[in-house]
Amino acid sequence: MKWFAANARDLPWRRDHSAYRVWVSEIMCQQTQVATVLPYFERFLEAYPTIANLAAADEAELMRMWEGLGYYRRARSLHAAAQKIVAEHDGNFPTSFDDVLALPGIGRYTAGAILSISRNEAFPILEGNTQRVFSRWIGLNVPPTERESQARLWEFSELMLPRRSADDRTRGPAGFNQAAMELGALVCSPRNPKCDECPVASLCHANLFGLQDEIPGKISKVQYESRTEIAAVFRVDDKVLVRTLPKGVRFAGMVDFPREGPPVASDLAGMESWLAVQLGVEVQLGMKLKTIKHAVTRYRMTLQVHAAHLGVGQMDAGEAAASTVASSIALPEGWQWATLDELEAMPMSVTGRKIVGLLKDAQPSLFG
DNA sequence: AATACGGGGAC
DNA sequence: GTCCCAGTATT
Repeated sequence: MKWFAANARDLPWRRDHSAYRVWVSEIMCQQTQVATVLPYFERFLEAYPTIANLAAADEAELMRMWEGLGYYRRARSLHAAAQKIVAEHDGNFPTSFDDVLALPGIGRYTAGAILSISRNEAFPILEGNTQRVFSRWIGLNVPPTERESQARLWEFSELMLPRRSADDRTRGPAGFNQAAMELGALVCSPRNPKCDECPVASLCHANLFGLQDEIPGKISKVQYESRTEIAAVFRVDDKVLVRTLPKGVRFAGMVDFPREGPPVASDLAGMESWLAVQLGVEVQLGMKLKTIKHAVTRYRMTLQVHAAHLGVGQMDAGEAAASTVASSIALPEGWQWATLDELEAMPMSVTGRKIVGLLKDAQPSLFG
């Protein structure tokens, strides 16, 4: 049985499997397809070639690097973990399982993955791919997310793990764990698995009994939620009004246009009231610039992007008047006027970035 | 045990 | 539209 034959892709963290590189790759790959990660990984390692570089990274620059990958807590945890490694491990990635597990953003899967892939040590793994591969292999007819299934799958993952000398990476734990995941990604796919190409087809319960479509059972039970939000674009001279989100909230440390949904802004009037409170002046929402549809995690968002104007009647009062009002406002903590060029260097949500793109092409006359 | 995570790809 | 992705932290 040649597991390692499934280990076919040329991935950058295989060419050089230092613990740091494998760690970064594993964090990026959490809930993210490998192909999506590749360009981010190369850029990231170029910007932060060592753990010390990462620990010393500017937080905003780090978030900008992560922009578009989603699950942004991963980036904050990565940063915090790098600082912890510098403080507690002299800048060297820890080698004991417990020390690795104690790092923020690292759970049982990631700790095992890093130590097995980087050091070829015999730690089992279990993630999306191997849950499916092993479930089919052993004919587990209980959904893999159940507590009992998890226990059996971890047990099987450990049972199958080859114990080889540490210099035999291809046939050792490093090769096996990566091959098992790759088998799930390329062959043992959720739908229409390619059993005729599978190296373990002759041993696989699901294949032998034709249960590929029943195993694993449906995992998804997400309730999608439609949500409409309003974004306000104040554009005065060559600048727009944005805010940096504070710690502890969604998009913490990232920059966004003023944006709210229900219950704060259930309609344009609600948004105007909220903005007026924030800025201490009357606000009028004007022309709708764009409707952005954005599906993310369990949300199906419709974002109404409106031009916005400071002060009553300023829509028709001309640019000089708007500029005067803008400069008289005491902005709340975290809010600022920024040019579109300046925004290029700041971390934004995907929808925020789309609004920037919109404004680059927009006619300034839309903003009076 | 259930939920949040505010991104994206494949079908 | 739906499901899933080299999961973890929080409640």
